Amino acid sequence: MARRTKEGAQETRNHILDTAEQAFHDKGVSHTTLAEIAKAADLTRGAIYWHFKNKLDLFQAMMDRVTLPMEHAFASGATELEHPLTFIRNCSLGVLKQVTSDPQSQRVFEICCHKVEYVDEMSQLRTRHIACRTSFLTHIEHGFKQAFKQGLIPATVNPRFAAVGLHALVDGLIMNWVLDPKYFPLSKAAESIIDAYLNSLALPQKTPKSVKKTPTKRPTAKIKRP
Amino acid sequence: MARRTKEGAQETRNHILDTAEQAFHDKGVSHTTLAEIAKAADLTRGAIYWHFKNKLDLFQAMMDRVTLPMEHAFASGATELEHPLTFIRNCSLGVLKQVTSDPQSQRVFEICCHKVEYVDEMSQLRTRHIACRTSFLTHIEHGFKQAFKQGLIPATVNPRFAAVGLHALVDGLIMNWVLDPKYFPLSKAAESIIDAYLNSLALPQKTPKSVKKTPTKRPTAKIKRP
DNA sequence: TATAATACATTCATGGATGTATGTAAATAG
DNA sequence: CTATTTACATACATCCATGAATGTATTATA
Repeated sequence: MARRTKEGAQETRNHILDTAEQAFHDKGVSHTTLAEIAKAADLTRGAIYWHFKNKLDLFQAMMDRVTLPMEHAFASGATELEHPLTFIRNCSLGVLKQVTSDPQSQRVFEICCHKVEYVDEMSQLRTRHIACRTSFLTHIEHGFKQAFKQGLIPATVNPRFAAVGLHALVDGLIMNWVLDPKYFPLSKAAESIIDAYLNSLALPQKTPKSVKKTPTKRPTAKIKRP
Repeated sequence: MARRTKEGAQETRNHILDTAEQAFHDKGVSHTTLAEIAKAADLTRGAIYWHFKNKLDLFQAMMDRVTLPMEHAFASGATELEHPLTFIRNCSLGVLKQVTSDPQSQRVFEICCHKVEYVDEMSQLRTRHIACRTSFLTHIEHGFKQAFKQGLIPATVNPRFAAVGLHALVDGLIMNWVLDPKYFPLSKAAESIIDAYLNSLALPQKTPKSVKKTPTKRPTAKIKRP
């Protein structure tokens, strides 16, 4: 319609991203056309092609809004080595908390899990997914190694497999929860499940020490009946 | 080309399914056209439309070849109540084993995880996925309840959450492994990871009893360094 | 052996979806 | 105040993809 100023253009861009996010969530990435997005945003395809090279570019920009802050926050906390098990716990619960508390993160994760195909151009996404996973794994594995050095876990624990298992657990929880949030109360169960997993690694033969707790409340390490 | 007999038609049908499976795996479901499948199978679209109503029907038939036997095998073993933790262990490892050992299962799981969008017509697949999960969960939860009755796990273990966690773990392992099988040796690590999880539930304060073992070899319950 | 059903192949009509090229009004720069 | 750039809208050409209609050679049936 009318011309816009620089700030208006940024608004338009964000509006396109919001609309695309919703459309991808509703109809899946490959079944959503740029025309549909444009129409839902009260624009034309011309506007989209002005701001984004093509659909892939638009998709990546939509993802960046959620994953870039996460990846950054994650990498910045990786220097925490004093309490490695606490660090690992915080990483895991942090991701789970973001997905359950932030609707936008929930939408984007659901898109990535169940509404996009990792093929052709989108295989870039696969590469990125793997890179992100490797980063997570490296940090967690390093944390477990530190925990061993500090005598927090026994030598029988393979830090690599422990990290792989923890990642699979977190990933699986997220994927299944976004598939159907009514399925189980992830925000309630997250602490119990993660702590149960971590406690299974920590010095099993001796007195079961709880993982170092954060300043926030933290009931017990073992799963409790409601 | 030429006309075929009844048995030949079944061969053709299976050949179409094999070809579709490969094509879906290579290019994703929505990016694969029936023409491509037909060409790869040395047929025409006419043949596909003869055997299948449309693409969704073809896709479901492709899935059925893998999931129906699995669902059936799973349901048939659900009567095992004598050793509930062994039953749970066998269920989990059984699925993992099938995915790692059977290439067709691996392909189909990879398609379901990363190469199809659960939207529109395919949302039937979502419903089915949820139903399958519910079935798994119900059996596992029931197993944990039995385990409690037999004094195998303490009352502090919430059987529902324990089942949810186990399912997430198995699901996460499969999903991450099919995403990149070179990522970690799932067939080697599966026992360690599953046993570690199950041991974290079993009578933690007392002597850590191992889960009942199957007749097959079974090293220790705790994760070991290689 | 005649007929009907089977198992495909071929053709056609239709409707998007994409990318690009071009048009245009407002904003900014000099 | 003019010129250029920005931020879009509009129009066009091309290319599939689908589904259905039709054609045809075999095969089973009676």
